[in-house]
Amino acid sequence: MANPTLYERIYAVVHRIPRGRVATYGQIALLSGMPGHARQVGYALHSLSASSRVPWQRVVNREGRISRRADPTAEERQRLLLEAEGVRFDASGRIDLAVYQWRGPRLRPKQ
DNA sequence: AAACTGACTAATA
DNA sequence: CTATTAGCCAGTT
Repeated sequence: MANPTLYERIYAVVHRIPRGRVATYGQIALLSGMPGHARQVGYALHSLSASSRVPWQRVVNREGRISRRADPTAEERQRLLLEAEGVRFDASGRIDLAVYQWRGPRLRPKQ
């Protein structure tokens, strides 16, 4: 990575998501001081090593769904990790963000 | 240098 | 509900 500090800011925010809660990519971007750069959050998480202790599984997209990626098995792994933390998915594989989204400092007011 | 890619999101149609 | 478009910008070719 050409800019480690950028990723470290993202990782630091992700690390603050409590167990059993989730956050969105856009939310992480905002809290990392780079509003509107949700894609970069996904990119940063993608570059994590398997041995990393960053709770990457707690980041989902705005719909409360697990985002698609190259390796489809990772999607299932993420869901299992979240369910093990107590996060429930509905029949369509969606998380109720009104219940499980992490209310971090200065989250933009919903609705 | 230039084109391409992507673990995103919001706005339309 | 699905599909398309545009905005986004660090990495990779």
